[in-house]
Amino acid sequence: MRIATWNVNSVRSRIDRVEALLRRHDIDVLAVQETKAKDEQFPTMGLQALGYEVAMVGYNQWNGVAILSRVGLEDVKIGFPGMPGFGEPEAPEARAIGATCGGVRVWSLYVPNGRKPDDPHFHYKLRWLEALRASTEGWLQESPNLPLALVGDWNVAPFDDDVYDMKDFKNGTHVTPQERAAFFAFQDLGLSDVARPFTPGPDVYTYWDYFRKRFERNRGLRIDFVLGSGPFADRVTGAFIDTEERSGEGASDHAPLIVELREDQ
DNA sequence: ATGGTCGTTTCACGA
Repeated sequence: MRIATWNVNSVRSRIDRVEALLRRHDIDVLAVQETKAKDEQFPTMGLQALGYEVAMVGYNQWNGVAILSRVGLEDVKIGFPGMPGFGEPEAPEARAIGATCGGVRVWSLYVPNGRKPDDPHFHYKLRWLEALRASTEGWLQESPNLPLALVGDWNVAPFDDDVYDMKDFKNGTHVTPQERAAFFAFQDLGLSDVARPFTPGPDVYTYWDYFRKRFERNRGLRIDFVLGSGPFADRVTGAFIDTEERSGEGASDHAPLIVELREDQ
């Protein structure tokens, strides 16, 4: 079973690349972020023709997440209790959608960017991550044996090696102690970065800014992660970043991350 | 400190 995550940066402008990715890598479940599409705008027809069910949520040009699955799509949830604004109109801000696919609980996450460390959005980001942590703790207690994966664009670079040059982030987000602590709190719950052992650094990234030929110079960030619970991590047999997907005309600024799971025994 | 390039509900803003 192959589970992948990709910040697609507009699913409408890149649906051909999405479908090609699914075919190229034989992906069973794809978590998508930054769809920038309302539900009625989501290009589902070709995906359904390929055998995928689609669960999505989005309402504006910045956010929007989805899960595409050809191994079942059950118990879909939009957002999570405790998330800032949960339950208000448009409040999930289309940043989190969860579903059980082929016996695995998958959450597609688009963690708030934070903008600047002194911006209100930065505090919103920290509150959002803490709310996710608290919800995750509850999910693990309720279903300790259900493989759980929190996947997506975390907008946090946990280690200095995950940033092309720390000097460029002196007053920036993604690398602050608060963000890193919020990220590592998921490790304390027993989740782990299941892809890193198969994609060792340094200079291994999942995102490269469109500016200044950052991809061509491999000046990127590692901010997309698959964090798996114990029962999930135990089944991981491999992982890779499809760096090639970031190249050429019409690429997203993120590369897909693909994880291979052994079948349940 | 600023800029560079994308995508969108575009001559503005978020990433």
